[in-house]
Amino acid sequence: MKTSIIKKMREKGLKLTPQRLAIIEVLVDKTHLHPGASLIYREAMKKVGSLSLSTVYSTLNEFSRHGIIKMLEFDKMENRYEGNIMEHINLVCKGCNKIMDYKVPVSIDLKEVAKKARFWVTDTRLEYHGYCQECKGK
Amino acid sequence: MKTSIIKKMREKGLKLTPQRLAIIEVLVDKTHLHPGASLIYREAMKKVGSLSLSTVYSTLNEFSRHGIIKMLEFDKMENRYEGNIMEHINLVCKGCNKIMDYKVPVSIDLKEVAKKARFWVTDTRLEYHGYCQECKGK
DNA sequence: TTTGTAATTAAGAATCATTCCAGTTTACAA
DNA sequence: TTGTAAACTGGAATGATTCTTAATTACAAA
Repeated sequence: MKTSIIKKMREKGLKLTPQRLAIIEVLVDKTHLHPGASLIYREAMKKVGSLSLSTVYSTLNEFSRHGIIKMLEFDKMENRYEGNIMEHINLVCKGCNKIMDYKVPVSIDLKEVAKKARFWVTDTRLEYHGYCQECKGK
Repeated sequence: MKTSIIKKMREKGLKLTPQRLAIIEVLVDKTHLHPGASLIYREAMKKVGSLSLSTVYSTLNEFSRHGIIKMLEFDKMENRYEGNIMEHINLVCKGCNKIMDYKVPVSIDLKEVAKKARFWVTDTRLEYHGYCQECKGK
């Protein structure tokens, strides 16, 4: 997954810096956590001595702009990032903010949407919000 | 729709104030725009002389907490609100921020999700982001 | 109708994730 | 080795939303 991200970067003409390498490694290691910018910053900082939070943000923006990673946007909660670009539903726990992937491919044809609604889909956001096992019992 | 919102308020024991009435009316009149807090504030202000932005926020929070309206949360963009609680997909245009409803009921059984993933769904967020007809041609 | 009180409103200060800015450094192609 | 566009930095700025505290009010019960 790390190699494939780097490969995609090269394809897009993005430069590989120590900072970006560290960010990618955190993104891969902690992918199941769907980490936010601050966690990525903290962890990547341990790997490279020099890193600024602005860099983390601009890098994550750059990557998601190129479709290399996916940005999960929230309002009350820090944005989160994931390397898994396959379409799936994110289960977002309101109790602990944990995010889990739920692999039920939603089969709505994007071309059908484009045709019927005259809308060109670039990006899907499928989330179920609620409570996980642990948080269910308050 | 206005009456049904007020009815739901009464059921939940929420009080009907002039400010809330104005907010509800804007929510109903401009529902197709999926208005944000600032628009709701501006429009409702025209109806009642006295209204503060804090009130708009707390009212919208209260209503959505009780499931009377639905809050659409974004990151880069102001949150938006809708009276339509039927499950549907929101088509969000990246060009002009217009939001349209796409009435394709997604048939994923919430009970199935709860059982398989052990996750209790309270709230669904189904969005397709992209470009509408007008914004397609830049 | 009057009253009590819990709910609501108000205004501004505070928050905080994210973006912007302007200057410096660096990756990498030639 | 060098030139240059891209990337990095840290601090300031942004802006939607929440918080705080005090004043006001809807409405149920007397």
